[in-house]
Amino acid sequence: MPATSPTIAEIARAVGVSVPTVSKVLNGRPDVAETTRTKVEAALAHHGYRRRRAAAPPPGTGLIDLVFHRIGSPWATEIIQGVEDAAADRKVSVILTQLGGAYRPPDAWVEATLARPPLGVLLVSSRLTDDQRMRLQRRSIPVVAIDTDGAPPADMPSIGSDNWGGGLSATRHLIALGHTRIAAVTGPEQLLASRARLDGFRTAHTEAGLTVDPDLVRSGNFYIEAGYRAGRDLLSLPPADRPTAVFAGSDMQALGVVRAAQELGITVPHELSVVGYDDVPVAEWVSPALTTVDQQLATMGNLATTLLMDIVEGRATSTTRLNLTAELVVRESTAPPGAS
Amino acid sequence: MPATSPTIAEIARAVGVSVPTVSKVLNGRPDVAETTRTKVEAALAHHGYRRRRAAAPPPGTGLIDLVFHRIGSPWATEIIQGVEDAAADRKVSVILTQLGGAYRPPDAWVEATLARPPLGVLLVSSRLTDDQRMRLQRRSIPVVAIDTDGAPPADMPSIGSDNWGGGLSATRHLIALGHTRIAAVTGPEQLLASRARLDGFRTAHTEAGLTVDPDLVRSGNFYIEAGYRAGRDLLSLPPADRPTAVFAGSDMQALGVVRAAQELGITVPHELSVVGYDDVPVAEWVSPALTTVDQQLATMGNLATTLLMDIVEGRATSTTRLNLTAELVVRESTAPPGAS
DNA sequence: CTGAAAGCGCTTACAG
DNA sequence: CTGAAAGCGCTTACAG
Repeated sequence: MPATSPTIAEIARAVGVSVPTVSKVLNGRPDVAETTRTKVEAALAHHGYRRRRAAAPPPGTGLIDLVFHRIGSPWATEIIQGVEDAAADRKVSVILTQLGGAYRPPDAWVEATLARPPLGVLLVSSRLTDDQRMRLQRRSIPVVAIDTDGAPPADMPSIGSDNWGGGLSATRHLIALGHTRIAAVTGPEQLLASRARLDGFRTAHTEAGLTVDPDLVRSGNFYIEAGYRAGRDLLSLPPADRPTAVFAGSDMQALGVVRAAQELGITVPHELSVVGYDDVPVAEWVSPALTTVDQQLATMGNLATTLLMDIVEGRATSTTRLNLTAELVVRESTAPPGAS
Repeated sequence: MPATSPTIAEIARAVGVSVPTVSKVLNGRPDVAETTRTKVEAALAHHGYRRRRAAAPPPGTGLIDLVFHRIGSPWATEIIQGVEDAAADRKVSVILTQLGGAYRPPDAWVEATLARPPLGVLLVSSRLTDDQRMRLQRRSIPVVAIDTDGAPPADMPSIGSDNWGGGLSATRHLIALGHTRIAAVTGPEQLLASRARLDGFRTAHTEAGLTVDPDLVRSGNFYIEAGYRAGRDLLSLPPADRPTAVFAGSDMQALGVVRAAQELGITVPHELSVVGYDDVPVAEWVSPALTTVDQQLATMGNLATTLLMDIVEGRATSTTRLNLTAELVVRESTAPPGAS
């Protein structure tokens, strides 16, 4: 197979027909003799023909780019679901990209995107440089941020989440149950989302006249292992210092904490209450079912896609920045301290 | 904003420059005066310019289509991960499509695909009609099946899974533990994968001199709720008829069964052993950690992508159809019957 | 059914 | 830096 694919002119020459005839076969026009069509198709397949120039894209074949720093978590899956559903409604296709854990796309991503180009970009928990934004803007490619971290650039349309409120209501719930030694396992410290939730956690303590023991605040990434390690750590403290409840940064972290408790013979929720974050589908079905904070991740994906397509299609969009509320969902993993 | 986007000729006329100048700005060429560039960019943005004809695609900006009947399960997420990783290595982007639960793409999907067109298609657990295959073939768009169901068309390259072997080793494990009343909760009955695993389940019984009670074989979809319903059903049988072990069709089903057991006060694994299928990441972390069958889903996605790109790039591919083995992973959800 | 001719939306040298 | 001219890889009427 040659390095460069042939043009229709070369195919036409090889078969002994004219360029328009090859074009007709390529486009499935009916006015070609069956024998001619067969010969042309054979030559197209044999020479490995590929279009070098796309025709005007028919309506309904648009692309949008959905960019994650990392996929694979139920958290990402929820957002993907929301985006796919909205995209299917709008008849656009979704290119899914992950940045291998980085929170900033490399310039090579911008190159590839401009070469594509998509109708628009959905950027999940990631940042662009000013230069990258400018280059997309020049080519009229709008960007909408899906950002549970809560601080995309001021002039970028975005869908976010009320992290502070989520931290507040989760902690209020634990305090209302009677807990006074409550640990927090947060996401990465550099994320504003982690700080916002921790601030809500602190405020809930303050309003109840409680103080937060700094030794009970741990951080890590959002995956199960980090929750497991923090859980082992916290639950290995001397009994008097040990927390009676943990507010985790994700449902996956919460599962890690539950796992650690189980290994140490500490029962949830009787001897330890655990609150997760995200309300991923599995949270409802594990044992005990997780009390958690529903961030409405699928709705975020859905709204972001709708907002992006509204911008692409030039529809009036009054609200281009909004935060969804985070609602506490009480299940079985929380109870009064020392309950039985 | 007009319904159709302008051509560069119209932009040129609007700004009062020539067509080549607009072309240079669009392509980021340096030989344009800054004031001219600024004016042209403003006009491009203002008129909402979009390319109507793509240039020759630069190397390294290819697309592949990844088609699922339904995403959102950890099962799909594992495959997506494998595909994304391999695609990133090959510098191709992935368009993720779900068919809304259908196992055959509509003709509209073929239209959209031909209009794109991608370098190739990865089809997960889905089928094309002969006509659909032909139309893709005509345009030199290869298709590789990722098919845990095990029976793609004979001439389609595919990556599959040894379902029969998976069913056999899961059931042998339960029998070796001493179980004699073992239930099976399978996936949808029409899937060959379900039948292959059930055949392995039966053969394991036969070789041990046991018979399968048809009343202990249930089917449903692969999601948690189906496992939960089957579990409630099976565990509500009179104690003498009740199974002491369940072989589930997916880890999600297994979680549903565990949940049902827990609600009925039946402890796992002491009073009921449960084997899952897939070995999704969460299986290791739930309590009890699931004994399950590892299908190597991420590896399937990875190999399928590599195979597809080998075909696209005309590399010699000796093996175009292969099945990965399914390995039993023993954890905590299985034990001898009546153990304590 | 076929293909010469005209046209489309660009891009590429290259003269000024 | 700019743009007239030529060219690219197609597609679209339309005459035969």
